Amino acid sequence: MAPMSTPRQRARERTEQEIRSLAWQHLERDGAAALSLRAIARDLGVVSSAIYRYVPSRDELLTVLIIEGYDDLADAVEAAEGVVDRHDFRGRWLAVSHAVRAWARRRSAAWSLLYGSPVPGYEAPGDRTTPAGTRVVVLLARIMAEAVSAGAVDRPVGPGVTLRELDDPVRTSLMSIAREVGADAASPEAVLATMVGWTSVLGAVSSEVFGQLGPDPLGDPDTLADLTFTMIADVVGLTVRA
Amino acid sequence: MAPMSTPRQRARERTEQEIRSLAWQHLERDGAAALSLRAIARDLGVVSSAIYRYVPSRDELLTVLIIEGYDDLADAVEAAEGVVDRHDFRGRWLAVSHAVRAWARRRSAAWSLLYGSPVPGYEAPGDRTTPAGTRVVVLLARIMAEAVSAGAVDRPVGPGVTLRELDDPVRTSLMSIAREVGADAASPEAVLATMVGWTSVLGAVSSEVFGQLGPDPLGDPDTLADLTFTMIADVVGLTVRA
DNA sequence: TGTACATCAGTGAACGCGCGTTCACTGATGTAC
DNA sequence: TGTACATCAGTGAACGCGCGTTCACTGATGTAC
Repeated sequence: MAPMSTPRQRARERTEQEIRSLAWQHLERDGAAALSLRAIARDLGVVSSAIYRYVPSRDELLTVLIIEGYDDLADAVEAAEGVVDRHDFRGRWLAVSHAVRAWARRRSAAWSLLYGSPVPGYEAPGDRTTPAGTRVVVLLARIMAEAVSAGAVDRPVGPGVTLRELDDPVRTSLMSIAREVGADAASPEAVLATMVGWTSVLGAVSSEVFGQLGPDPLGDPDTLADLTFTMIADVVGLTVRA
Repeated sequence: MAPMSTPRQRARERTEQEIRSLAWQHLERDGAAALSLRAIARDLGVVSSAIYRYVPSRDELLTVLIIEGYDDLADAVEAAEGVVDRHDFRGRWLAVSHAVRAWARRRSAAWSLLYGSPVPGYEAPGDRTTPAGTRVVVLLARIMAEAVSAGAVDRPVGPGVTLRELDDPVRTSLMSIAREVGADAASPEAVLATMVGWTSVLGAVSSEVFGQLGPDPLGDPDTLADLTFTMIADVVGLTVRA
């Protein structure tokens, strides 16, 4: 079956792609708040109003970029995680951590857009961004669920087991989250550990990408990242001897 | 001793303060990238050029606001931490965590400015912002150092003790950081734990303030925060029975 | 295969708005003798 | 205590720039008969 595409349609697709690529370049240089349709039209070599053939508004372009960003991150993460031995749950968690960091360093503007301050005056339409935006944390939850099934989670709540018993309503919320993301096998503690582990990874990566700890506290950024991710994997219960 | 202040000087100080307060209001509404001297002048009831009597440039105003923000955060944190029993190291760490979160929720625009995406086109002058910007993490490092001295740190590197021995160069970096911040008594592991714990707190707070986990995963935001901070305190080694 | 019509990409002008910063100036406040 | 001068707050106009979005339009491409 020929794809039934006219030259005009193919040209349109190429232009749409070029618009997204130019938009990412502008984001890289000037940040999301300064993303400008006029500037993109200029780079496209077209008069400013012509951009409205392709993009209904600036906010819509931002939404498209956010979804594309989440998907690109999740694709990279899934690729890295996919090659790890399925029974090496700790290895899979660590692969996700490192892949997130590598992507954030490579595409720091995209990282800012997804995980930095909200863009002022722009409200993401949750129903459209959430599916892509939760892919990574859902993957983590599934790893935890599989690890729980395999008996490979070594106390998901910290060394001192100081966490008091979780209340029933909290356990219920946690398990309904687990069901929603297809991680039914996880314990409530494992779901909680996933969320805490994930926000910890976010914090570590953002600190590095946004430069919050000053330049290179340990001389080599990879060393700190590696140690950090190791500690986070420990705290979620994916210890070495599990 | 009279403070030797003329009416003119007093008026100037009041105006400077009003400018900062108006600037924070604008930040709250429109974000840092949109901070505009003209808009502030308008609100001040003064012609746009008059603002240059008080503020040499937009970038300089941003710098002043950032320093003020860091100091306000650190003041709030120190106040909350200061009333906790000096020997309750875990309680002091948790007090810091909760105070950071409370401040971030109260002043979300300030939080974005300090810990969100960098403001495009603005480079913070590190020599001026660092002293204020490191006050909280330095406090955490000192708590850890005191806890180490008191023998109250219960394995600062995770439940499985899976962290391989730290290399000598890394140990050296960590101890030189400890010396710089007046936390000489800390072990290298404790300094590392402080950094990881701090970035984890940052991640948890930013996730909540920036809305990354969706609205209220556990029904009540305080519950998730409390559980998260508990787990982080565990991972840094400040367990309950220590 | 040829023609009539509909679709679509791109133009160019315009609306109404915003910004940071400079400059020469007026008039009030503060200081030194 | 009074006067001359210096300092400073605030004005108003201007420079040169940017933005999102709408609108009536031309001319090329695609489609149906």
